[in-house]
Amino acid sequence: MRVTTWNINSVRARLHLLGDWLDDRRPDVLCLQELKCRDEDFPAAVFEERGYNLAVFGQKSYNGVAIASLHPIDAVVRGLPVDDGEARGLAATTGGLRVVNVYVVNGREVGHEQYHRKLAWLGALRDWLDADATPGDDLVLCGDFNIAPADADVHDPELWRDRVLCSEPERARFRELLDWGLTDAWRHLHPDASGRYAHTWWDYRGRGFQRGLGLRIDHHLVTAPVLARTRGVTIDREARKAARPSDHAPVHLDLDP
Amino acid sequence: MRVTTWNINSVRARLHLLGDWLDDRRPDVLCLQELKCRDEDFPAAVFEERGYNLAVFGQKSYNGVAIASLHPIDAVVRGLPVDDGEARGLAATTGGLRVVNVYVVNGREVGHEQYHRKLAWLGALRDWLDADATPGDDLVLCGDFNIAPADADVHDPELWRDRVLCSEPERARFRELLDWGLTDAWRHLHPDASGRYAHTWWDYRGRGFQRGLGLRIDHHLVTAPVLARTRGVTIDREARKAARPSDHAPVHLDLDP
DNA sequence: GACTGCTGCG
DNA sequence: CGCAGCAGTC
Repeated sequence: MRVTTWNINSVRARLHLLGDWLDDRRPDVLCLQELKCRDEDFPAAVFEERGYNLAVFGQKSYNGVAIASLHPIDAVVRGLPVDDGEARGLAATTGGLRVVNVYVVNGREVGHEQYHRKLAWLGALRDWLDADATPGDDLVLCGDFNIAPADADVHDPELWRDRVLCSEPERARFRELLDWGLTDAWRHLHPDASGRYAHTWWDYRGRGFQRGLGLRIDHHLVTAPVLARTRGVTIDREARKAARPSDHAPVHLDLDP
Repeated sequence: MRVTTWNINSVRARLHLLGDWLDDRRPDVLCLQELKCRDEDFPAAVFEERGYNLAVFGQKSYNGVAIASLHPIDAVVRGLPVDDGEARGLAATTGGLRVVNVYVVNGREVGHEQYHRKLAWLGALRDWLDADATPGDDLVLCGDFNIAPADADVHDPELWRDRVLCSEPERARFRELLDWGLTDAWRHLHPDASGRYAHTWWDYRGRGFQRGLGLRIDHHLVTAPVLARTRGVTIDREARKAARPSDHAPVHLDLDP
């Protein structure tokens, strides 16, 4: 059972590689962020031809999240944790899991109005978990959190110190999610890892990927029952090496059975 | 000896097919129109790697003409027939031929200011020939004339009657070029041809190529000494079938020896 | 640097 | 429909 998260940075601009990628990685459940298209413009065929069911929560130009699953999809919730006109949160039950897919507000820069909105959004997400789930559920909260949880997740912690994606208030909000009853699956399995193989996002500018200038900001946060089934978490760097890639790598969570 | 004309509709947007196309068609002389780039942005490497010499007369965004030749290039003239800031005319001597490459003003619609400019431009081209060449020269005037010379060059003459590209004043200017001492090489060899295999341009809109809704507006006008050497003229429809093609097909003039 | 939408052009 | 360029986002 594979649950993959991928900030695809425009699902339509990635069609040249999506079909082959699906055929090769074959996730049971795929959580996409930054669709950058409305529901009616989502390229459903590439998924449906491969047997995927879909829950799409799109938006013109920005944001947009989707869950594709080889299993039936039920109990879809759109617009979590707040319904503010931005398509950033989508939950669904599929393959025996409660899957919560988020594209967290970027925040722009520390102190910016968007930064405060980011902190509030993360607080609302914690509240939503309190209201709509329990830590005993088979639940995976995954997506692009736009937070590198610790210095080990950053190529140059001094350079990034107190900057957006790395600031202490953001990290505190992230820890509050964990405190609810979740574990950062990749970090759990790789407690001492750092460096380029520990990153999931690299800026397009300045050939950041080739130079290893990345951050780990895409995560699977799992409840204890899911952690007990976790066999591995893999950062799919090959997808970042493709022609015209997303700036994010997919991350695969593999569970048994 | 092959002299090819091709309105490439952005030379940079056609790089995905240009290299293979050059390797396969191997024109001695290639006249390009609608480069849509400045001289410094022209992708010279794809030509130079294949042994071509270049004369480039570019312009930002619109227009732009170039001559690429496997033979040495001499006596380059840029900005013919008028130097009005638009890069539409380029002449060079190469492979024993005087090659005049033009991208004639489109004209927008009959009666428009641009239409009158088109007629004046064609008159100036005739004057330029008078001043700078003689009908006894080994001369090829080729390019995108934005004129279908006769009804046989139009998929639906009644639909196009008196519209820009087909209007009588434009056709009269075209005949004045022939009267100087030139022959429409393709028409000379195919006096009765019409229909989709006689067209060189198809509108992107409405899938015009697939539906055979085209016009013959790209021509080789040759002097008598060149006509005597003309073995064939071929409309390269295969290039129009490629992925992300130009809206124009290349046209090959093959001379002996 | 690579997306989006937008306008101008043919 | 598919180029160009531009402004806005990350």
